[in-house]
Amino acid sequence: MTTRPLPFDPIARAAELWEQRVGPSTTMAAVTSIMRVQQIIQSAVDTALRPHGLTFARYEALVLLCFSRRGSLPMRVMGERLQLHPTSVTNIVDRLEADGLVRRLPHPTDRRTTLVEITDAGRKLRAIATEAVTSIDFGLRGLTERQTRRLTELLARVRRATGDFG
Amino acid sequence: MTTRPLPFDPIARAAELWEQRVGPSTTMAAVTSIMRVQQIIQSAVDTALRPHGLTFARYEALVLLCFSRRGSLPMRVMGERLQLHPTSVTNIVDRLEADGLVRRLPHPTDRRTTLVEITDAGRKLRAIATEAVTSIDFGLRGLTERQTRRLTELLARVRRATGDFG
DNA sequence: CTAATTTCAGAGGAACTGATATCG
DNA sequence: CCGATATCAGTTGCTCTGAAATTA
Repeated sequence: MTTRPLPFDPIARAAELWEQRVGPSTTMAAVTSIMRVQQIIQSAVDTALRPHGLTFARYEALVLLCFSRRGSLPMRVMGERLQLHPTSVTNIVDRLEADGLVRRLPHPTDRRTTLVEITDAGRKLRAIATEAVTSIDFGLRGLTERQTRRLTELLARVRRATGDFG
Repeated sequence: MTTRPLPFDPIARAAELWEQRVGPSTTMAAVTSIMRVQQIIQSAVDTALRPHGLTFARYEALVLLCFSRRGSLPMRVMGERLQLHPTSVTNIVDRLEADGLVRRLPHPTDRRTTLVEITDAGRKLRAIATEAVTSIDFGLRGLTERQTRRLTELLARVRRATGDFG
C-alpha cells in the first residue's frame, strides 16, 4: 500500500533473472504470483470489512456458522473447516463474542466441547458484510467467469496434492 | 497445521451453500482457494527456510539483491519491487544486517537514501536457501508445467487489473 | 517552501509453542 | 492411563499509522 504501480511486471522480470542464474522459473513465478495476489485480495477485503468491525478471518467464521445446519458448530469443527489453529479459533470466537455476533454454548452431550452459535446480530452483519465484499468482487478483478473457474480448478489440484483434502 | 485432511473439499462445499443462499459463487470460490493455497505455500516455504534462519520475506529480499546489477539497491526500490511497506523494509533489512547477510551503505549522490548491499555470506546463504525451497517445489505440487504457467498467467491478469503494474 | 527517504514508537491481527484443566 | 477439547500465557513476524529527522 505504498507506491504507485511499476511500469513492468516485477514477477516476470524476476523470473527472467532466475532463469538465467538459477534454473527453471515456472514454479517460482507461480508461487510469487500467488503470494502477491493473496496480498492484494487480503488488503481489498479487509478494507471493505473494516467499517463493519470485521477481518476476513472473522467474516469467514461468521459465514461458516451462518450456513451450518443449526447455526452452531463446535470450536474444533470450525478450526477444521477454516484451517485454523485451535488457539486462533479461540481468539476469533473471543472477538466475535465480544461484539455479540456469536455466543458460546455448552455441548449437550460432550462436556469437553463448546458450541459456537451465531446470533441474530451476527446474521445481520454477515449479510451486510457480504454485500461489502461482493460489491468489490472480493478484490478479484480482470478474469472472466470461465477464467475464474479455471483458476479455482488449478488451485484445487494443488490443495489436493498437498493433502488439504481428499 | 492442526488436523488431518478432510474427506471432502471444504471450498467446494462452501461454494454450494453460497450458491443456494447468496448467489453466484465463482468469485468467492476462487478467492478462498487463493487464500488457502497461499497458506499452504507459506507454511511449506517457511518450514524449509527456518533451519537457515530465514523467512520467505527475507529470502525474497536476499534474492532481489543477489540478482541486482551491483548487488545493492536503495531501500525504496526494494520496497517497490517486493511490494513492502517502508517500515517493513527497514524491519527486514535490520534482521538481515544483524545476521551479516547484507550491509547498509550511504548512497554516493543522494544522501537521503541508503543502499543495501548483499554480503558474501548473504550470497552463500541465498544459494543454500534456494536449494532448500526448490527441493520442495516451493510447496507447489500437483500441477504440470503447462498448468503452472497457466496459473501464473491468470494471476498476472488479476495483478494487472488491480493496478499492481502496467 | 514542498517533496522524498528512512527511521522510530506503538498498535493490531495472525500464527505458533507449551502448559493446563476438563472430560470421554 | 490415554487421548481429545479448549483455554491461557508468551513469543514471533508482519503490517500499518503517525511522527520525526534528514536531505533534494
